[in-house]
Amino acid sequence: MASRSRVTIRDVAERVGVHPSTVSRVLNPATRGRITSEIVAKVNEAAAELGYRPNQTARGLRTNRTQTIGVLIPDITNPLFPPIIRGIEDGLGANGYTAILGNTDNIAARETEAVATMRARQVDGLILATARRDDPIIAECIAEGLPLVLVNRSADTDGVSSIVNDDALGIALAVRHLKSLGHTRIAHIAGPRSLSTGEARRRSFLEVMKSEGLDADEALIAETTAFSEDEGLRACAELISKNLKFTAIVAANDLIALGAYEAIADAGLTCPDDISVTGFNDMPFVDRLTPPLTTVRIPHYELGREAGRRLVELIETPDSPARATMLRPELIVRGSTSTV
Amino acid sequence: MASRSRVTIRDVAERVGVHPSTVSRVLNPATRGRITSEIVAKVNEAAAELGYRPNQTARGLRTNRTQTIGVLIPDITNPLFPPIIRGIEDGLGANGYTAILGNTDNIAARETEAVATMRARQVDGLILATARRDDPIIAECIAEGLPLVLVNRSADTDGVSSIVNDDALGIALAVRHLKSLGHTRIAHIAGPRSLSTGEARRRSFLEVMKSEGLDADEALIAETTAFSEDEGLRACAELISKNLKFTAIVAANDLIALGAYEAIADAGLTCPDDISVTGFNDMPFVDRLTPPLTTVRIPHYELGREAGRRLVELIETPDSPARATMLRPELIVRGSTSTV
DNA sequence: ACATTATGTGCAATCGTTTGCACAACTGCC
DNA sequence: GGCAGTTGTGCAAACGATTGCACATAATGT
Repeated sequence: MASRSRVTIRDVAERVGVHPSTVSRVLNPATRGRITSEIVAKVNEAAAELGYRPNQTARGLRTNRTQTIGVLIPDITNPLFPPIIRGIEDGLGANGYTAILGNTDNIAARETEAVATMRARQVDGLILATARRDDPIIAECIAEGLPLVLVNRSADTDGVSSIVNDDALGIALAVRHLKSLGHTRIAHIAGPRSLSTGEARRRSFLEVMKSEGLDADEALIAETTAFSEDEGLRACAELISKNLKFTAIVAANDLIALGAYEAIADAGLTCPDDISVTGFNDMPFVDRLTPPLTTVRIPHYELGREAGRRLVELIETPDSPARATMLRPELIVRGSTSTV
Repeated sequence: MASRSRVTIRDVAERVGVHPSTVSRVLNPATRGRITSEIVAKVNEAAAELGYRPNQTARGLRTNRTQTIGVLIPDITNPLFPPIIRGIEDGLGANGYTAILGNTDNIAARETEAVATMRARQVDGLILATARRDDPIIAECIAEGLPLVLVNRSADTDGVSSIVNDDALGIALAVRHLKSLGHTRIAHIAGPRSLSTGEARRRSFLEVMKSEGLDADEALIAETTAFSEDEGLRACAELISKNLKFTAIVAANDLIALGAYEAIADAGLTCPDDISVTGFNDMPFVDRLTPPLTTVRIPHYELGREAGRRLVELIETPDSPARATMLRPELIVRGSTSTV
């Protein structure tokens, strides 16, 4: 009914006086060479005149490739993810792919649901920013042969491509920075151990403390159940209440650090005079907090872009091997850390 | 090749011993009633056993409805948009629709490009968060009969559905608040006049100043070319340099307000002691600034959700009339405004 | 009991592209 | 000048679902 997309390959063919298949071949760069250049010119002209636009749906049905990929993220309103998504789009878009997004709020049921609708839409591949260390979706994709790239978080499974930040290095930068300021009793507010980021940062915190000759005391590690401000507040308050005489906190991410800010204020202490705090991620606006947050900057955009590119590679050359890539983070020193 | 989506309607039909069309009818709620309930049960069972999932691509080709809609936004990394997008997804998802996103960076060429790829993908409708007051895309969609909803920004054209915030009310709330604090010389840093939000806020600033009996002086309005921090800084510095003796600034949005913060500090003044500032949008984290920003809160999520719902309505009942909806904003008083 | 209307299912065309195959026409070779 | 090999194009069958139409069979009315 609607006039949209009325002009088909058949219309173009008729106007030029050739067979539709010829038009198809002209329009496909790979087969264009087989057609007389005179006809190529005519077809292109006619297509332009008629305003022909290939119908991706029909193409997808025939080729079983939709040039669409699915992206699963926990929550787009978490400022961490927009730059990743932007990167993904740019990494894909250059290759003619388009992304469809699914927010899962870290709820497993939503994740499987989202994967189901994406597969119904015949996506050519999936990018997961939601991976848990042990995630059934990963096994499913591998079993089904659906190209998959993990971004931001990795998984324990190997044989799957991932683009993540070097968590160990990031934590090392933070700890060494605090050490250089004279801190020796440093606490860590860890993220959920079910996520690679939580676990990796926690583990490398202990390792670096040890290797730097500082007190690698498990009692100085507080656990959280989510990378959230609320959890950061709760865990930090708990740490403070235990009276463990620490002078600095390495928070597993910025939101947790924000929660720590509150807990410190609630306890009548000040940051950084009483307790220095470092974050992780360098979210937008943490440079505007009081005090501005010293944090580990992750190249989010690049993470996303690489993930996009990698997925395209995986789709277009299916035998390409899985690779785990780590991008280097960078310490951004601001006002939330000071000498003891 | 890949095993994904191997099971088709035909497989289900064979297993039950009926014709594919029967299966199709069973699976479609609208036609299910015409089939014997015994067969319905068998088909459902077989579909479940085989793990049948309808191929949206094939369905889309036949029905010319892809259950996909396109969403154009300026930039997903602008914190204003994620809640809107989330709202759109929720508004659509409940109806089985999926969104594909396009970032345009407010560049007209990117917008037309994005619309083109979306139309190639046979989207059922479009949501524009990028609309300029005079936007060729709007005319194009109307001409082509493509359902369209504007969100956040409206346009001068009528006959198009839009879900926007009540800018006039928002500005009125800000101005009256400042008046109640004793301010009489109030400046406005306006957004681009090519955008409905810029123009509407500017116009209503003048109107409210007048109706409240304050100095409605055009000289107290600074223009910007973008809703950005840089432009806010530049425009505010300009205002201050003119020595116009104002004691408060109504910024056209939060980013501009942030720029104003800087300009005020650069001039050796302090907010709110020397100059009170109000923003617009209540972006995440503006409550954490120093001072916390008094601003007009827009129900972004609801804006998006309504836009999604409205678009579905437009798609499913094509004769439904265009409506312009305004949602009420709310003034959030924080520390950036004080008595004169 | 017979004509008529519902009811449930099958048949086959269709949506717009792509692509293996067939086959003319042309080229070059000896 | 006949034969093998290119080259360029057309033909038609897919891809997986939907849907108007036809047609049995069952239900209804008289």
